[in-house]
Amino acid sequence: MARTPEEHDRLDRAFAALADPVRRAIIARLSTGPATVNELAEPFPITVQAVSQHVQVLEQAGLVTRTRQAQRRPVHLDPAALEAVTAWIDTYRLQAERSYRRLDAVLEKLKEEQ
Amino acid sequence: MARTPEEHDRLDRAFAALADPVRRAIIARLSTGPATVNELAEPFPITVQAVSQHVQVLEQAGLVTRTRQAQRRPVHLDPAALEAVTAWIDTYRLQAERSYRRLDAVLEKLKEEQ
DNA sequence: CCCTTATTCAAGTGTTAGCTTTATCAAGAA
DNA sequence: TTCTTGATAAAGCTAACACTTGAATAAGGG
Repeated sequence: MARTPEEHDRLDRAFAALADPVRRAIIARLSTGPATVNELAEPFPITVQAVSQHVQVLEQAGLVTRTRQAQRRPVHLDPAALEAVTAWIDTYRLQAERSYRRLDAVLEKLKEEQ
Repeated sequence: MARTPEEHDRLDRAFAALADPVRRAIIARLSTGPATVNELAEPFPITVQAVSQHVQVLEQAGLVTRTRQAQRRPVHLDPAALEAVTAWIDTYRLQAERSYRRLDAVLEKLKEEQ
């Protein structure tokens, strides 16, 4: 559970990146395979520049990486970065579920004792 | 995988709610058990009012619920809402991992054929 | 009834995020 | 080289967000 400052920063940026619906749609698209900025921009009613900015945010968060093919720069989704986010959430979700089970057990016991 | 508009809205708000580090800290605290707004505010260098606003954001997102005990209004974490978030992420994470495995398989095959 | 505690509402401020337009850069193709 | 395509940089606008202060509400306790 120990995280370095850099990893903490990445996780912070990852959560912030996922807050935007356009970026989540980009992630959904990339889950089926790499795509260029122009391809990613196609379904959206915003400019290619705006999508490029979104991709940069995702890149800073470590959620996507980029390669180079001539003048194209395909964007790839990084599943490991997504896993870091779910790992954070699961930590506290599971903790909460354990708390609830303990409470249920206590209530059950009180009930029996009456 | 079909989601109603209300559920979609909730998920949207949940992602937005998780973007703020203070709200994530509140979630972490609540994973160990319910707490009042005043208790939640204690570790933070911000006003109680600000924390109250954060809790309202979490409530709108369905991430927490509230009960009433005299003048106190304890906040409870809802693990199911957290699970909805991880479910969304896992959908695309797993899809991406499958894509990578397919690509690896293709590359392996090409290698063998040479 | 006042008085305290817990919380929220309302209004205002400063900062940031998402978007646009315009211009620039990078890498081939003609 | 010039032309085209793909992408980024820079600058500016606007709306949303996190936060504050000050006032209001709700529920008991003395």
